[in-house]
Amino acid sequence: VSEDRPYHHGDLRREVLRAALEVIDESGTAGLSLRDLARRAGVSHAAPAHHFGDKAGLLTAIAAEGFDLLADALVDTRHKGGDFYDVGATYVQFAVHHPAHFEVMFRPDLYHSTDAALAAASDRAARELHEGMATLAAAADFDPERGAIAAWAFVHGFATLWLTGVLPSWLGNDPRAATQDVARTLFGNP
Amino acid sequence: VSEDRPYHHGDLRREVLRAALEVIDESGTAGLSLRDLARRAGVSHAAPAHHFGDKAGLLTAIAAEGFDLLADALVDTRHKGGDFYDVGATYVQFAVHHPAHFEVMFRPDLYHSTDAALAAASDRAARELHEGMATLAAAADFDPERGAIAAWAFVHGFATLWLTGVLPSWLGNDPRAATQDVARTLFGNP
DNA sequence: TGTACATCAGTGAACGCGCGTTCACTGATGTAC
DNA sequence: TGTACATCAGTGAACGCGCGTTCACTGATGTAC
Repeated sequence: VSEDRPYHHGDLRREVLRAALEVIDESGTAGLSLRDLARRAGVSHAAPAHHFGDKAGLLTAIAAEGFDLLADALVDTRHKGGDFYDVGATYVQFAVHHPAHFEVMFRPDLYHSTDAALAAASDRAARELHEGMATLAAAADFDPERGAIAAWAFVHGFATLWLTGVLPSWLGNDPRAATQDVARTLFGNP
Repeated sequence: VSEDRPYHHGDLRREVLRAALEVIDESGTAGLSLRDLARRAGVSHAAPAHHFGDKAGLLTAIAAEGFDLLADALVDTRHKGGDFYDVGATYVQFAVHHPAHFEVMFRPDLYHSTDAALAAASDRAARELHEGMATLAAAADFDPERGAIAAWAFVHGFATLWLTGVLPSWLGNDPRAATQDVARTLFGNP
């Protein structure tokens, strides 16, 4: 407890989010507690609830931020003229670079699914993803709906297995390259 | 607390496992506690630890059982002459029919990964899966290693998304049929 | 058929802990006049 | 330039809770003789 700590933190909301992502990276959502985050931020234990309402509110904010980051990344890839393989690699790269966001995003039981900001972000990400995945279907003359689902399942599974650490080491350390390597082998090279 | 309850439960180990799977199905691994399981089994709160050592020991038993069940199912499918699509459908079906096992199996941070029985079961499942997945690669003239990884990523991702409940409803209720439907669209029909 | 004894399963009290949430409060900030 | 006041951020004490683990114990079972 330093004496010179100011009464107002400055950006406690951001700091709590940052600390929460750090904790989730280290020990998963199970190890997350508001009191611990308060401690890490050097603030009284009741302060975090001030910004997020409750614990689920904090996780809602993380999920919403995650969907926004994913949507941004997908938009960026497509604006750069990326094909399906680039979009898929972006999905996997997002999961690997933001494992805490990724974990929370796909555990809707943990957060307030009805939150408006969350729903908007989630919808945008779903739209971008679907369009990106459908480009594969178009290129390879698949049924677009089934093709998009299949491609999503592949990149989602690849990302999940990568994060779990069960993929063989010959895939290397670069998730983008590994994704494209495996995907091209599987889908051929349309 | 019924008066006629016998001192010895009979098969408390099995009963605790059963209750644990039930709880995980309902509220995930986060909601799991040894005391709650003891309550459900109508037994004193310290009894479960007698059989599993500690909480991680219980989850180790669940993971081991899961890998064994998966390996059995894969063996069965291949003995019946199933092709890659059947094997993939079996993987997804296993995840959907045993969601609690599936969840625990791929969260190695929750259990004692060094346990001998677990390692044996896990190895057997990995071997069976790899062979099943590699049949696709053989049939479609892919690189076998990459093909196996890609096929695994697809079925794992499909299973995960199915369990999360984010797949569109037009896929229907039958995970086997849906898996094969989507997979055939994607891979062509070798 | 009976008895001694080892073994194992389950008990219940106790420990110390960290948690989420509530609530009346105080300190700081900024805006209206 | 100064002052009153509303607003917001953060405090700290308190609540009640459920948890995992330990430990000396007791009840039941089965085996050796």
